[in-house]
Amino acid sequence: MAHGAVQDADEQEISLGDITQSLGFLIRIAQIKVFAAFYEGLGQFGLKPGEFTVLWVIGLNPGLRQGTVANTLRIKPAHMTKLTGRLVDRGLVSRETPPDDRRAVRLKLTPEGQSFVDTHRDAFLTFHFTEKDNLSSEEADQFLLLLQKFTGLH
Amino acid sequence: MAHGAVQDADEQEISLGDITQSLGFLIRIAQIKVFAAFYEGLGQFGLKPGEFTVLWVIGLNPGLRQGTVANTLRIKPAHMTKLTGRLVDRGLVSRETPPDDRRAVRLKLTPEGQSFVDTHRDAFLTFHFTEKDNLSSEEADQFLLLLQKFTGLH
DNA sequence: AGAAAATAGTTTACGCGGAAACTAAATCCG
DNA sequence: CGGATTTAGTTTCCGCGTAAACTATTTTCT
Repeated sequence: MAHGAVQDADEQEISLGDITQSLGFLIRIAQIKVFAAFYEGLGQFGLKPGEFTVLWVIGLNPGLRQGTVANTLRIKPAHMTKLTGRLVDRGLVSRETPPDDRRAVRLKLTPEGQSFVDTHRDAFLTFHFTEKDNLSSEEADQFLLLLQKFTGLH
Repeated sequence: MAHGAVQDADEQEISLGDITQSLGFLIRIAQIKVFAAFYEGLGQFGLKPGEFTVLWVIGLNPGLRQGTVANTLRIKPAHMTKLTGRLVDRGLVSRETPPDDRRAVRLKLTPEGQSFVDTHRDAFLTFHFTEKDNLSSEEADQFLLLLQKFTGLH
């Protein structure tokens, strides 16, 4: 197929020009694809991607401040409040106001939350390694490396 | 810095564990970064990323069906209706109902739209090549290639 | 031809994520 | 100390993007 063009079922060939060189465009398409894979593989657990990630990080860092989780995962404070609320409502996470700073909120997993993470750890990790389809193992490694470098998360 | 961990200003080291290997997480962070770069570089023109892309594709394929644009750019029909409406309201795009199929909508640029694309073509293309910071030129090429392969758009 | 099914797009209703304004608590500083 | 500033989170309000239902048109099938 010609460079910068895709075929649509009942249409002539469509020229995409330089947008197929656009990181922004490609990343948006990639995200749509990854989200679809997430819901396919992990949707049964009833958590959204961001919720899963937050649960995971709280599990690794019990007692972390809500704002620190938000900063780390690039979640805005307003959204973090709601997201945390959903996890608390599901009984997976508990909030605690530390006495030394009563403005703050510290988060940890409830027993249910811990057991949820323990139970689904494998499914979660397996997902990480099957979501990379289309790419060979070496390409997937390279892709992750470049993403880490691009995002500054290494 | 240790693998799988980031430093937050007023906190202990935070463990991110395997999420730094997660395509979903990394792509979300990358998208936040690219969007920020877009608004920084192209926000002055008053169009959002998706609008810019749609305008661009219509410019390259005048008379394209609305649904074909939507399919190609992975935009849902309901959203496409609104997005097209915004471009029409700005006077950049015109809708036309072809007589041979009166259900369809064909899109093309207005003279204003064409002139907009002509005028900002360079800014748009330049953006494509400066949004890749953090990566060397070779890495950026490789990154694009992998994204194209992953998304199936080559 | 005419009913049934399919197709193109629009409308309506909703959830997610964000900006701005707000509340409460801690810190600064004169 | 006590007012001003900063910080942590929350609340309110809004826009984007989506699913589901709907309208209009075309195609299919008998």
